[in-house]
Parts: sequence; C-alpha cells; structure tokens
Amino acid sequence: MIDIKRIKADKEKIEKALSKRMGECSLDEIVRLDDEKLKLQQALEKLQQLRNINSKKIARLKSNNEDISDLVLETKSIGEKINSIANLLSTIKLELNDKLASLPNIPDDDLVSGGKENNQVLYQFLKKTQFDFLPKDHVELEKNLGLIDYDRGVKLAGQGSWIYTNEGARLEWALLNYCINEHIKDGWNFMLVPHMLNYECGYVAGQFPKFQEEVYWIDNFNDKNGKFLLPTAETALVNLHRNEILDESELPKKYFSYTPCYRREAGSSRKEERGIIRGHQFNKIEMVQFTLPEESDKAFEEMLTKAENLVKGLGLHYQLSKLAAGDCSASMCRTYDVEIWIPSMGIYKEISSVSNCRDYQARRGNIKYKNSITGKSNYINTLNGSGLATSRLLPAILEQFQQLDGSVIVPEVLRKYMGGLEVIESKKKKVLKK
RNA sequence: GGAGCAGUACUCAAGAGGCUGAAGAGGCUCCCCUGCUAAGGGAGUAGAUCGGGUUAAACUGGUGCGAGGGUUCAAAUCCCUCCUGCUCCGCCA
Repeated sequence: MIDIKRIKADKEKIEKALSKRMGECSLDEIVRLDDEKLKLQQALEKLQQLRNINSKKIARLKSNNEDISDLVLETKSIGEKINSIANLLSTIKLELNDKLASLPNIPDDDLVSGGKENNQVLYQFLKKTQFDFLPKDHVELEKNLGLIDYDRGVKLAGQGSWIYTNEGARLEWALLNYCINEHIKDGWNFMLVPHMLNYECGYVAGQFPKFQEEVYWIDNFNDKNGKFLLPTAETALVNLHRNEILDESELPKKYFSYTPCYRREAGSSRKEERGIIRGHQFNKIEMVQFTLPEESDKAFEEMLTKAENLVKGLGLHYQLSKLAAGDCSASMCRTYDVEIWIPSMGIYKEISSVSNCRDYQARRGNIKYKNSITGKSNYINTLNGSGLATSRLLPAILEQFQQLDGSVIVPEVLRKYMGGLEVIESKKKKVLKK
C-alpha cells in the first residue's frame, strides 16, 4: 500500500515511477476519492460533535426533570444525517482502499523500466561447466540414479507432482539442512509456521487480491474464514507482527522458515520447466527481515550476500540479476535474483529472489515500531529473500556436477548431511565411500 | 464438532443505559526520605488512530472496552453475527 499522503504530495512523480512497471498510470481518481473522503469525514465529525453535546444536555435536563422532547427530536434528526453520511463515507473508503491496495509498490529510482527482457546481469560466479562428454539433463539423471519418481508422483497427485526417493530425498534434505544451519550460524530465528493461512496473510503480503486465484484454497476464498496453502513462507513470516507495534530496540528482526510452497501454476508447463523445475509443491527456505526504514538498504545487501554465499558454498555457477521494474513482484521496490545455470537448457533459473518491500507490506499489515526518542510510531520496513529454493538447486547440482559415467559428485558441504556420501551412482554399482 | 463461561489499557481488575473523558491495584517514569540492598512518602501514566491547527508544538474534534453490525437522543453496559481463550463432552495422529 502506497501512502496516500505521498501520492497527493508527489502525484506526477509517482505516476511516472509506477509507469515503469505497469505502463500508463493515472492517480487522479485516487486523489479525487481521498478529497471526497476528507470532506465527508469532516462533515460527519461536526455532526457527531453536535450529537455528543446534545446527548449530554439531555442527560442533564432529564436529571432535573425538565422537558427534553424537542431536543430529543432534534438530536434524532442529527442521527439520521450522521447515518446517511457515514454510509456514503464507508462506500468511498472501501472504493479508495480497493484502488490503493491494487496499486503496486513504487519501484526504486535506479530501476530500469519494462519487463524481464530488461533485467541486467550484475555478476557471475564461476564459469559455465565444460563437459568433454554429452551431458544428460536433470530428468534423465534423476531417473537413472533413482532420485525422483515422476510417474508415481503423477499417480498420487497428478501433473506437476513428484516424489523424492532415497538418495534424492536425502540430497534434498541435505540441502535444506545446509541452508538451515547456515542461517542459524548467522543468528537468524528459525520458525516452522502453519501452511494453511487466512486471507489476511495474503492481503498483507500483497499477493491478494490480485493473485488469490493462484493459490490453493482449502475452503472457498469467498468464505471469510477460508484458508489457503501458502505459496511461499514469506506469506506467513511477513504476518508475524501484523497489528503490532515493535520496540525500536527489538529491530532488526530476522526470521527464516522452511516450508513447501504450494502453487497452482496453471498453464505454465513449458519445455524448459520440465520435471522438478516447476511444480505444484516445491521446497524453499525463506528469509524475512523487519527493519527500521533507514536500515532496509543495508539489510537488503545482507540478505543478498547470504543467498549468494549459500550458492557459492555449493560451488555452483550462477549469475546475479537486477530485475527491471516490471519483473519485480507487485509489493517490491527492488528485486535481485540469484539464477542458477542449468546446462541442459542453456539458461539460468531463479533460485533466490531478494527484495526490499520498504513499508508497502507494513502499511497493509499495520506493522509499526516506536521511535525511542520521539515516542512516535512509524511503519517498519520488510524484506524477503529465498535462501534457497532447494527444489531447483537439486537439478542444478545434478547437471553441473555430473560425470562421464552418469554419476554425480555431491558438493562437499552436503556430505555431512548424507552420511559422508561423496558420489551418487546408479543403484547397480553404488559404493559408499568414506 | 457439541455445551457452558469469558474477552476492558503494559498486567490484574471494577463496571449492569447518561456524574466513565473507564474506579482500584500492580508495573513503569520522575521527585522526596532513608541512604549504595530492602522498605516508606508524593506526583505522573490511554496508548493507538483519523481529522482541524501549527514551520514544529501548544490547542482542538472524531473513533476507541475482542471484531463487525443493530437498538437508543445516548452503549463497555441491551440485541445479533463472528473471532479467540478456558472448562467439560465427542473425535483423534
């Protein structure tokens, strides 16, 4: 949610900034609605004041046994006016709120406009893997090595579902453990959150109302108390302090969580998203940080570094991309993606998306902090970043670290989570090295 | 899932249609006394939010007693719906 005062103070500038991500954009209607809202509110409050005064007067007269009938009649008609204005006001407020809530966040000044095609690669770690043999793609490797059972996944849950089997499950689990332990080492707070959330969570995160059809609803979302399966742990973590006023001394607050992410992904199966690259349920560890406004840029760098270090630790080739305004999700002011090299496809796939949301979600969720000097409260800043999407890391590891004989070298940092396993080999000649 | 009870500020709590602009206690802040602990005395303490006002304050109006509606000139108080907690019953890894 963008601050309406900011919109009114700086309309053209904000319109221009928003047009970087959504094309032509006019805020005239929003400004008009807010003006009208203020006018009605002032009229309403005047009448309310009058009614309060009269009511007191009635109480006094009545205790003296004086006649109150005229005053009651007059006050009653004030009450009727109040009702009609209040109704009008609440309609306008709803309309204004709908319009404001559907605006995306203001992209940072340094972002280029346009969509994905304008993303800039900032950095590459290591080089593309060179093979002196014909490398296999991850689906083939997963099948040969018995790591993923696609057929039975489909049998159990339909298209877009799979089963991690044996060493595949262990590798995935090792990746999760690796990430979790690194975050704990960095002093972040580990949270295991509910996977079924209420509507408010999606709204605060900025995913609703726009994307409310892209999550799985346990109940109908028209039902006020309906719940949905979270599409990312961000949706839960960002809501941790909803409607709270935190003490400045508690900040920053750093949380991470592991959850599967449940997404409909309707109609999005393409060739380069075969297999485990995109599905209806994938594993991800998500970081969320709550900071003072003046510290969110620093926090952004911290989270980006953390995400990158996790990939570096695995020894994988990746690139860092700065997203163009139109490619950032609606709630975010800026987003950098960590993208992993998938040799068989010849492309880089996102495994972490680190974003600064500034006060957009905090406004939606009424998340504030109290300034220790002025005693005043102000909106907090929120940031989020994957650390990391393990379900995409696994295919990258298989493809980048595959050997001529079809085996795959296990990254060193993962071995301790896999009983010392160094190489994943085909079942028939599997050897456990020490 | 069913039944009963409850939800008031940082915490506990009084409150049963107008003198509540929410008593009282604890806590917290400040001051005094004693003196580095403990104890005692005094003062302050609705935070939040939306307006008006101001360079900023001061000042000022509205909202507010779990949430949302309703009744009434007037609601913490009466009525309805919902949410949450506790107790009991049912079900159950």
